[in-house]
Order: sequence, then structure tokens, then C-alpha cells
Amino acid sequence: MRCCGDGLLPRLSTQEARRLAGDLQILGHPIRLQLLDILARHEGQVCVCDLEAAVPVRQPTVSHHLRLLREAGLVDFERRGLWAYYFVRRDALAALRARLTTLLDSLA
Amino acid sequence: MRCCGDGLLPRLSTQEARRLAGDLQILGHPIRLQLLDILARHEGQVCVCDLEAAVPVRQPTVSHHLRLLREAGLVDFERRGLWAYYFVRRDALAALRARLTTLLDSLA
DNA sequence: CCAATGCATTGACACCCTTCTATCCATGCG
DNA sequence: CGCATGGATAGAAGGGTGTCAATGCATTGG
Repeated sequence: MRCCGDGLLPRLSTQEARRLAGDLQILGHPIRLQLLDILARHEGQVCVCDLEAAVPVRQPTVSHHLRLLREAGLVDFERRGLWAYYFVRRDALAALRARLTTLLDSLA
Repeated sequence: MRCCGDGLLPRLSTQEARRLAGDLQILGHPIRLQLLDILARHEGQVCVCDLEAAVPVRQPTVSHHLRLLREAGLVDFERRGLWAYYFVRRDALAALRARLTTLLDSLA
């Protein structure tokens, strides 16, 4: 006896799914969300010591998460003197939001 | 010498960040995305063997991801005879989408 | 009953992710 | 220079996650 309809392929290809999952994973950590939140609402750039003070982990961990966000293209930074000023890449964030919005719409 | 403005708190509380990160993590896996994709576009319910056939992992792994989705409240299932028919919980999915949309808007 | 089937669960294994301390590197100041 | 400071990096420890083969548990069909 059979139950299975055949040809029940996901509309989402494996590649699309992987990319979207990557998008979701980079956001899927509370510290990274808080860092992005701070950076997003400070047009002026923010130095690492500020970020470190706002978040319940130590400086190397902050640097680690900032690096991941940088590698994902969501933030960038600029050295000025002794400090590193981080800022959000609005274009990349907008693109990511567009992808995720499309996904959420397609699931709902 | 100082650089740091004080009182640079994230608008996102640690609790909110944790909850949203949880939302993002449950979605942040390609297999789970594909499963949700299939379930979302089949009003009629889908049995596990169909899901298994549509996805590049073996049956216990499918069951594992379905369990996670169930524990997150995003899907549920109903036993009928020998089969388990899974379906999406549209209300939960809508609520999750609302939370994530709010987050994405606040970051952009 | 007994065998087969659909699905869940268990247990093991590998890998990744997060966090820390310790250290390094660069810059700026005396 | 020599020293303090902001920040990155290295390395290790710990826990979590994804996957599978093997097994268990219902249910159905013969």
C-alpha cells in the first residue's frame, strides 16, 4: 500500500535553501543581533569598546562576532587612530532583508 | 584618553534578542527550510515518506528536524493509520513572520 | 498470529560554534 | 624610546548540532 504522491519537490532548491539558511544563521545569535541593533541605530560609527560595554561577553568574543558579521558583509569598520569604528552596511542589510522577506512571504 | 560614549544600550533586550535568535535558528537550516517550504505549499497534509523523498537526508534525520519544528510550534501532525501527516501551523508561522519582520524593519 | 511497513527513538560519532585566557600588534603619549 | 591602550588573533575547552545505522513501536494485511 502506498501513501506517497510522487514529484513532491520543494520549490526551494538546495542552493537557495543553503543561502537562506546562511542568512538566518548569521542573524541567529543574540549577541550578533544586539551588535547589529546598536550599529543600525547609530549612523555615527561605534568603537569596539562601546560595543563591548553594551553586551554581556568579553572583548575577544565581541571581536569574533564582529568578524563574522564583517565576513557576511553586513558590517565594516574604519580604523581611526587607536580605535576601530564599526558601521552597518545598509545596502547589504537591505538585500538580506529582501531575501528573508521573500522567504517569509513564501512560507506564509 | 577616552572614546566611548556611555549609555550606549541596545534597544534590543537580552531576552528579546534570545527569543529572536531562537526564531532565526529554527529556520536556519536548509533541510528545515525545505520541509517548511513543502508543508507550506500543501494545504493537504504530507506524510513523512513524501518529505523524506524530497530531501537529501535519511528518514531519522527527517524525523529529527520535524521534531524540532514541532517543538517550536511551527508544525504539527496527525496519525492516520500507519502514516503521520504533517502540516504547518499557519498561526504560529504568521506570528514568527511578524516578529522577524519587525526585527528586520528595526535593523534596516 | 505473523510479517511487513511507516515512523520515532536511541546511541554514537563528527563537526561546528561559542567562549574564554593569553598573547600579539599597532598606535599614540610622555 | 618605553609604556599604556584599543583591538585582533591564537589556542583550548566545552557544549551543542546534524547525521547515521540500528532498533523499537504501532498498525495493517495476509
